Amino acid sequence: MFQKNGHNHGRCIISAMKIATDLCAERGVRLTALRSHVLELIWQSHQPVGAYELLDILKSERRNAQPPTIYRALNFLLNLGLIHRIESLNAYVGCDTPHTNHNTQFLICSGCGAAAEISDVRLDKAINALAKDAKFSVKHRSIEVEGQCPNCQVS
Amino acid sequence: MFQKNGHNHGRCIISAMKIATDLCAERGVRLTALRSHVLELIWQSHQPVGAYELLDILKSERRNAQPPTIYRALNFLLNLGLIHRIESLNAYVGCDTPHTNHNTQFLICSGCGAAAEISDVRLDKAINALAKDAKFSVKHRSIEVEGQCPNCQVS
DNA sequence: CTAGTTACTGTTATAATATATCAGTAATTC
DNA sequence: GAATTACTGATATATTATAACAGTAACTAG
Ligand SMILES: [Zn+2]
Ligand SMILES: [Zn+2]
Ligand SMILES: [Zn+2]
Ligand SMILES: [Zn+2]
Repeated sequence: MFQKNGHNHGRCIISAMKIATDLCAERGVRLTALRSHVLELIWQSHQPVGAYELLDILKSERRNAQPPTIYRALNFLLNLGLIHRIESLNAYVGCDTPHTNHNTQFLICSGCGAAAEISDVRLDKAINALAKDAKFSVKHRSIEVEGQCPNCQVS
Repeated sequence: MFQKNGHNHGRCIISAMKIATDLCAERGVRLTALRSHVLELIWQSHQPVGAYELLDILKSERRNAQPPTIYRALNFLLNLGLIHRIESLNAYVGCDTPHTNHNTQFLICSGCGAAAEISDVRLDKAINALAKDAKFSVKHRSIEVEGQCPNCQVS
């Protein structure tokens, strides 16, 4: 869901980083300083962020950052489910439930740019049903709905 | 739906071109030789095709083709609904019902590359329902499901 | 039918997104 | 502590898409 106005985003970030640390420990993979930092950058907002935007920020900190630097970190985070890729935007957004097995759906606001991750069972079932009808075996779903979030709608 | 084995694709193309001609006449827009040809190229298969793939074919015919040549034609066709863009592939595929108002969903086979356009009402309703719950006003949907089509499944 | 206008195409340049490859460094294993 | 594996640095290049301006074709009005 989209965040309310009083939303304490500092908490969001701290919580996400904790979840990431724990998940990596559990999986026995290394959340290096670089990877951790990239994840933090992504979590600066609830708006999907592009790889080169991230790269620009990285470059202002460590001048040797190059595209592979950022794409490696992104791929690591994607594989763990710590972030998701929004195909229609070529952008990346944090996931706050990376430990659970979930099919994701995104509502993306063209007003403020925010993306809300949903996991709606009805939608999920509808996809399973239509796939079954088509005798299609599903591997991956990319469900991205663009429009206006409650905050951005002119009433 | 995915095409059956005996599928007569020549007919597909002819029918699609006829529909396109009619639609353009109806809308009072010009289906120029270039645009028509690009559409025909896209209809060569039921597999989404990339802009630069199309450009390469165009180049072999008229050696002055450049990226804008193809992207202009693609945008024209997209605006009329004669083709759809598959966001997760950066590729384009023909639509055989451009005259109807339809929300599209794609099943994309990672085996053969074919894309089947679906217009499932249950799925559509599920999206409307979850959008309503989120007080989100929908403008555009990108529903792309990747997996294996019936022909490509190892049984 | 011709001048004026609009729409389409040609052409060059560049932006935005992503990957390949090889070399060096840090961490883990035994 | 040497061997191995994983991570990062660095350079080059691939892929997808748009900007900008000039020339040509088609349509419109008188
Ligand atoms: Zn937050
Ligand atoms: Zn918004
Ligand atoms: Zn066909
Ligand atoms: Zn297939």
